[in-house]
Amino acid sequence: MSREESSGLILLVEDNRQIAEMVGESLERRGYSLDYATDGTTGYRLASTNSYDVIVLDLMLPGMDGLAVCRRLREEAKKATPVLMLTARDTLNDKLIGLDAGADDYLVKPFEIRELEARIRALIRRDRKQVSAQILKVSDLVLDTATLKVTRGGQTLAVSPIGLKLLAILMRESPRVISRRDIEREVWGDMLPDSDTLRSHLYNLRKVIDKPFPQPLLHTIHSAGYRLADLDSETRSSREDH
Amino acid sequence: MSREESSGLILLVEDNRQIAEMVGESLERRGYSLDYATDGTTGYRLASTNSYDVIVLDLMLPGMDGLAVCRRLREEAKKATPVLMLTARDTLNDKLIGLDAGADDYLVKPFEIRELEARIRALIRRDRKQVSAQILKVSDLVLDTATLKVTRGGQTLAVSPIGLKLLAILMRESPRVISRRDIEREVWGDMLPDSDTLRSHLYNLRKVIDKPFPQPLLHTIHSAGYRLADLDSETRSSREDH
DNA sequence: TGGGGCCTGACAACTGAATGGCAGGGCGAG
DNA sequence: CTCGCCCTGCCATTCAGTTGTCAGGCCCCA
Repeated sequence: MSREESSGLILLVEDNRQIAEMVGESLERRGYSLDYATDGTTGYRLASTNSYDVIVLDLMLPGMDGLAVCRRLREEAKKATPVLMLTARDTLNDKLIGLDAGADDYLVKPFEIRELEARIRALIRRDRKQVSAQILKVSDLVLDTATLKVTRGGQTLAVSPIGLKLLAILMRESPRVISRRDIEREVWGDMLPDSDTLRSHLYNLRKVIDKPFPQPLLHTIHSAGYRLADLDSETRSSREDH
Repeated sequence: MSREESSGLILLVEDNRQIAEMVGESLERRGYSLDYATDGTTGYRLASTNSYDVIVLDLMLPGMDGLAVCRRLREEAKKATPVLMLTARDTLNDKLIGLDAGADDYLVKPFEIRELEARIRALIRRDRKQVSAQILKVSDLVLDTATLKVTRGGQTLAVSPIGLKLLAILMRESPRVISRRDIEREVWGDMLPDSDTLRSHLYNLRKVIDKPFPQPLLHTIHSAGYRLADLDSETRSSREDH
């Protein structure tokens, strides 16, 4: 089981075995690859020698606490890896210190697993934006994030700003299913619009990228979300396996 | 499964010796392994016979230009290897053509080495994500929790949302028996439905995952619950103990 | 060993929610 | 001032979840 083959590599530093297990299982189920450490020293060693997409770091740890790990990681190892700090409710004040130490986000225990997943995704995404300019391709649909140009089958398409944002999200996650909620949170952040304008934008996006073409790429998964993918080539490849 | 090594194998096709040297040295220092070609024909031969993680391809090349190499690689050799195209600023228009030819990203000369490294890393990561499979397996039944795709014996099955949830639970617990109550609690949380709709869903699930196949996987344990398992392989191995 | 009650399989039909489609108003940028 | 984009509300439609019913099977007890 190689961790190289997955979408995200995460380091989880947590001494509470029960929490570690739960979080780890859940994240692995979501397709992330995990490395584990149960004390600060080990955590730091792993964090400084490997390249993780995100480090989930408990505040209270044997050996070296989360703050120290985080601070040394930034100052000595010069690693900019996104750090998500886990803190108990009664040490809530420390959160500011945590951010000072170079943490990128924090979560108060006890927390919802889904919330953790969401934060992790956000961190990964934010991190990737730094390396910004990328060509995203799904089937014959192409988005150049540098020029914001969208083409399909060589033909340039006019996509509105929000449409562009939606498209980028969908393409980055392709061929995964993304829930409407996740999309909304990524587009509008905290101040989501009251009524679901998302549908409207998806409708308009479809009109541009799918309607003029025989093969639709943007698919609705009822009560689950949306996904951008070329159904044809997918089924074709799975039949080739056989 | 040859993707286990953490270091990447890169093919660099570049006729300008100075650039090739600089890029090559830098990448090798970063831990990548490099193969070199200085003309399109050689580049194509190497690319089509070996398995690289990324191909860095100059647009202007003696023999066969970058576009042609890329296109033939996709169409004739059927290789999906990520291609990063290098182009001079004055041939910038060609980038669209390059993307059409099947390139995955491009970089305008002159470029920063660090930028090139970042793109390469991004491409490798993206490529692995495609192959990524967060997979639950029970016998020949497979569930990909990212794409929500279910297959059995290579054949794709259409499972309803709740059916999917049930299946995930059962597969995760397999081959243990789960009580009806536990399943209900996990699916509906606190507000369980008054009458047992669970039966209905199990029925429908069975119809999809078992009915079309000779070997049923979803078994009822009377007055105990349900379990998902391949009876055949189980009894076989337990008899071997005997 | 026989019977009654409980559990389960198998539908069909109903109901409510999620989604698609669309047009018009508002608002900010040029 | 004008254009373009975003937001909103409305209706039509599709789809999944729930419920009720009935027949058959399993289990336990007499």
